[in-house]
Amino acid sequence: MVNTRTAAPTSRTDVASKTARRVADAAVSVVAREGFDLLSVRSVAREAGVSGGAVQHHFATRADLLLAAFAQTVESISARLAATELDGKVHEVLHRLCEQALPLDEERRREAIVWVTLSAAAASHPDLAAAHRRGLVAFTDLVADIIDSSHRGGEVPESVDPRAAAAVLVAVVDGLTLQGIVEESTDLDAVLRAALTAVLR
Amino acid sequence: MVNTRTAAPTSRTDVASKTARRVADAAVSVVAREGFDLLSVRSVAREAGVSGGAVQHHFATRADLLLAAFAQTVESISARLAATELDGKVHEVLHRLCEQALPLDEERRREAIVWVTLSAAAASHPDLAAAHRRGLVAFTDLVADIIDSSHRGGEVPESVDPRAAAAVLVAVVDGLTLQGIVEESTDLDAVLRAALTAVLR
Amino acid sequence: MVNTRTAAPTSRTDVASKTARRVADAAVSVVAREGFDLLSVRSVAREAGVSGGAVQHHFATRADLLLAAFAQTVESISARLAATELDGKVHEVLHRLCEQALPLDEERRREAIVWVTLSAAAASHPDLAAAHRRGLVAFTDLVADIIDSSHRGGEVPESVDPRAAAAVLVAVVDGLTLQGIVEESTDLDAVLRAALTAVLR
Amino acid sequence: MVNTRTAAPTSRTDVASKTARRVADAAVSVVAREGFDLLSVRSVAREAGVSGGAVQHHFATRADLLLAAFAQTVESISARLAATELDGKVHEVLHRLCEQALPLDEERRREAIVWVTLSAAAASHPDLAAAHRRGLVAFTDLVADIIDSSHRGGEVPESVDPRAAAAVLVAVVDGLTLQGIVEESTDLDAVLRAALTAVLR
DNA sequence: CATGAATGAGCATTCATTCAT
DNA sequence: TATGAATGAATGCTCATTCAT
Repeated sequence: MVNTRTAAPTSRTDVASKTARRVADAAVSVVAREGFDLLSVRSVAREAGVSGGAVQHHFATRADLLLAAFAQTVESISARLAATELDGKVHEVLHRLCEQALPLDEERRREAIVWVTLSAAAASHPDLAAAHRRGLVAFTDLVADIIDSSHRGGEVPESVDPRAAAAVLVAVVDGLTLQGIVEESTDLDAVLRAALTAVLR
Repeated sequence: MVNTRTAAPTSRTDVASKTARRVADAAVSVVAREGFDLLSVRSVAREAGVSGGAVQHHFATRADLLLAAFAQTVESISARLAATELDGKVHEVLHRLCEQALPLDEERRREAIVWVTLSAAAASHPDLAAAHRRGLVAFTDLVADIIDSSHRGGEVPESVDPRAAAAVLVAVVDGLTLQGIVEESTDLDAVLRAALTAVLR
Repeated sequence: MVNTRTAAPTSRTDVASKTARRVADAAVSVVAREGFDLLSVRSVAREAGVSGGAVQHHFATRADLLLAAFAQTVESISARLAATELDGKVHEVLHRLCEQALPLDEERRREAIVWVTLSAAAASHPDLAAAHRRGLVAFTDLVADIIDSSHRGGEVPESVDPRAAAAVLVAVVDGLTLQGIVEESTDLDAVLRAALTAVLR
Repeated sequence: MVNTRTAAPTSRTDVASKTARRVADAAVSVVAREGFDLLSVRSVAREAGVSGGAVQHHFATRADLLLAAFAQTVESISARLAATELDGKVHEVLHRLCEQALPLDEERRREAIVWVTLSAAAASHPDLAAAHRRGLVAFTDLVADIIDSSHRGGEVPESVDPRAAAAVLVAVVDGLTLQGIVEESTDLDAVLRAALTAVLR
């Protein structure tokens, strides 16, 4: 999101070399596919098709690698949220928005797994918490803003507190994300719709 | 819960030897305190105060150890839910119930971390998914039953579908769990109350 | 051979318990099927269908187990040699005899593998050399005796030295054994016949 | 032999780094001196005077290490055979040749032990069989060629089939190798001479 | 005789990291 | 920038062995 919107044709540090980007992508893939504990300098190097030394050239430690994978995932989800069409009825807009974060296709599933993994890891590795918070706040703010705006159109009763409602909705999305990555058959959409109905009333 | 019901008050070998139990407990502690990837046969042995060989005598592989830690956590949370007082107003009962699963004190925080970690790991290790599902289903069923019962008392409008409402509430609890283990300052209780109000209306 | 010939109906130590026998057999099977280095107290226990402790009850150390496997194999081959019909033309008798030691069916193949393995191991574990020597001497003596006897019948020229010829024949059998266990397709019989023809002339 | 012919006098990286060669040599030494089952990544590293990691850098698994030790031994024996002087009387030439493979000094004894060990191991690890076959075929072909050539000089009667005679001789050499590594006192030379006499007649 | 718990040492293997190129 | 060699410290796991039952 940051990059795509701010990028001059070829800004200086931009993507910190194409290789670095490729390596970070590979890290995301490894975490999503094989799990947190199988992420290693070696496995990422293999996935990215570069030498082990090359990975270390860009990310000195395994922790750096993890952080990069997480940051990139958060950024990627945020970008998708920011790109969502905001015109239309609140209910539909919020539905469209929340869907962006749920594991409803392969790409979103990859990101969802990394997101939950990040949360679990952040509990014991506080250095990761900042990336988590950034994503959480961005999402909550966006939802609250939308609800707030809808007050003016009379679409949502004044009795609905934007921040409280946003917090509930974001919790639902996080909960469904957590459930969805484990149980692929869960009907995430149905629960999301029920939550929207309950919250916006 | 399972054990206490199926066994005589104090059966002889009880839960597969005292050491096995102690080791599984230690595994939970290690995951909660140091994270998923620092759980090793050795770290658990150290935590449990037994030899590495003893750990392996009871849990042949690291995967077995993980599964045991997860199963024990799920069982522990379920036991706390099952022990919750169910008399009173629905709103309060459900509040009391959901609180049991949120990271509101050290013990629940430990369990919450393991729960989220389990979910993340289950995404790439399907053998763990069963433990997750067991916990999820038990919780959802309990919540749905409570809402269903409250229909008869007229406490909750008939328009509220027990299973749908339960799904939303459980998602909120899972989401708050995920957020709560990362960000200790989050006001989980407020969001839970808001969700209850919205859902039971 | 020793046991079958010397056995009183039920001598005292005889087979040192049925379990011991079964364990030694299992050891032979493991070496033959999975190789020397996969023989362990555990693998043998698994193969024999008894507990690890039971194996150790009869064979205190892994070395004992190896020795037992080897001794039993040597004894088994010797028994087969001793049971061979010795009437007929020298050429045919010796052919019949040598065949007993070659890996021409599954049982003999098992024994052959153990025999070669024993030889290789004996090179660095002199404790095993005695078992090897016992088998080698028994075989050589038998062959030499047969050739010697045939001198009296004029079947074999006096110029053929029984012990020298026996040594060559036994070497051929050992060499074919070594080749036969690796390369199942080798025509061991043809080479054996060629050797007999050359040596008895 | 292979290397020296295919490379420029002193190519840059030569035989896959000097360390790799040193490690493979060390592996041969360990197998010869301490036996198959005491070959470990660690023991080889100690013998070669490098770190355990260095060994694994060049030979990823223990199996690779074994294969390298075996291949190197086969190559080494083949090189010695190929370097043998082929002029002179058949009997003497073949005697000289066969001697190269028998454990008549320390170096040949080392190689002989590895050769027999290889054969035993190849019975249960078919990946090793190729190395065995390579050595066996090279030796047999060489012997058969020599006998064939001697037909033209009338030195050996036409009735002697080169391939059959070669097979018998090679079997004798293999058998004597097997016996010689166990029983150092065996008079290998006498048996070899007797075999040559019998076969070339 | 036999079992299963427990120990501690050993194994192959993978790892993060450093360094020379 | 990137590679590959090398290190040394983990890791999971198997092992022989001891001991109480």
